[in-house]
Amino acid sequence: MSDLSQLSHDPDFSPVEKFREFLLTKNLRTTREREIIVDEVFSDHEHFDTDEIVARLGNRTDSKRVSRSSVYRTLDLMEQAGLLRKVARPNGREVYEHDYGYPQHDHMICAKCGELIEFHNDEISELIEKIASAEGFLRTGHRLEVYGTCESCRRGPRRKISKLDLI
Amino acid sequence: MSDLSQLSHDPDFSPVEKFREFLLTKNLRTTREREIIVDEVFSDHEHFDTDEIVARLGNRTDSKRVSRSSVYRTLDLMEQAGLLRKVARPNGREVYEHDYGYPQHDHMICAKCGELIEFHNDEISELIEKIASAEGFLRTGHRLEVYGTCESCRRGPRRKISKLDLI
DNA sequence: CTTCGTGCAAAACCTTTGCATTAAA
DNA sequence: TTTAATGCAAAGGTTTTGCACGAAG
Repeated sequence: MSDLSQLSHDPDFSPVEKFREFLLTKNLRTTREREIIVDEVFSDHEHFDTDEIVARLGNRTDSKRVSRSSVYRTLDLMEQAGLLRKVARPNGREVYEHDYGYPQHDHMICAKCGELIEFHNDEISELIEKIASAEGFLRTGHRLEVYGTCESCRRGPRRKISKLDLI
Repeated sequence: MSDLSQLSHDPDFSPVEKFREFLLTKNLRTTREREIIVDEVFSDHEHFDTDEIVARLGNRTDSKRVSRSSVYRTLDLMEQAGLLRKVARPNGREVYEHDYGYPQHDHMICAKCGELIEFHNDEISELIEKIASAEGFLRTGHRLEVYGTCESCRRGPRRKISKLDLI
């Protein structure tokens, strides 16, 4: 679900503030649950899926417990707000990453160990921009995944991630 | 835009023949159902998802009826055989396209009308190869999706495709 | 107060799988 | 004859939704 909202990536605002701003413009409410989720998501900079956030917030006994539904609904909103973007779906679950205040980059995905390796390259973006405009296409973003085998797996192959590993 | 649909398949082998060859090397069997599915999939050159093939083959009353399970299982094999590749997942379903005898290309996806626009660019592939090898990554393929608005939607916007439209 | 958001459970969806039957080789 | 593939129904796994209750504005 891609909302193409044009809110700016102003480094002066924290993710929470940026999200509040988004909610305001959409006439949505700033709730305790939404702030808990944004905090949790931005507490570190790893890739994550919905279930991981649910695991961290869904079983708490204090005032920070949030339901599974609210996590799904809020991650959706955060994507619309430009705070997150989906990067892959390696095991049947969407994987998100931070998109706010974070430079455009792409990923190499190792078929052996499943690792996501980030990389950044200006030439790619420029080339894509050039191709798009030549077709009359107004580019707002892109997603590039490079498939193959990472350096360490080429030497000593590890097992591929399977669904069983996720239990 | 370059029209890729005119480019030729490998003149030496039809998709069915190529699939037979694959099945042989894997010690799998060439069945009536598998040939029906390959024929159906290559009867035109559009993008498709599993459900469309099931819709075309699952309700027949003649000898060409094939079950849903077999369609899933065979599309999987066809992907392994190099006949198909997954290109996107715009509405929760994997979308396939022909990969056999068909040059590498990428896609622009219009956020307004949902259209997939194919394009081909050698510089992109070369650049990706260069970046990958610089990281010690052994590249076997890639997937590039460019998001934005297509030319016709920039002039007279159409509705975005939603799940409701698929009923 | 009014309306929106939450939490829960159930439903919706797509995909995979166990098993008895059928058919390649 | 041997073993793989099919078809069916049921299960799996993720995401969405209807509804009553609670909370934000």
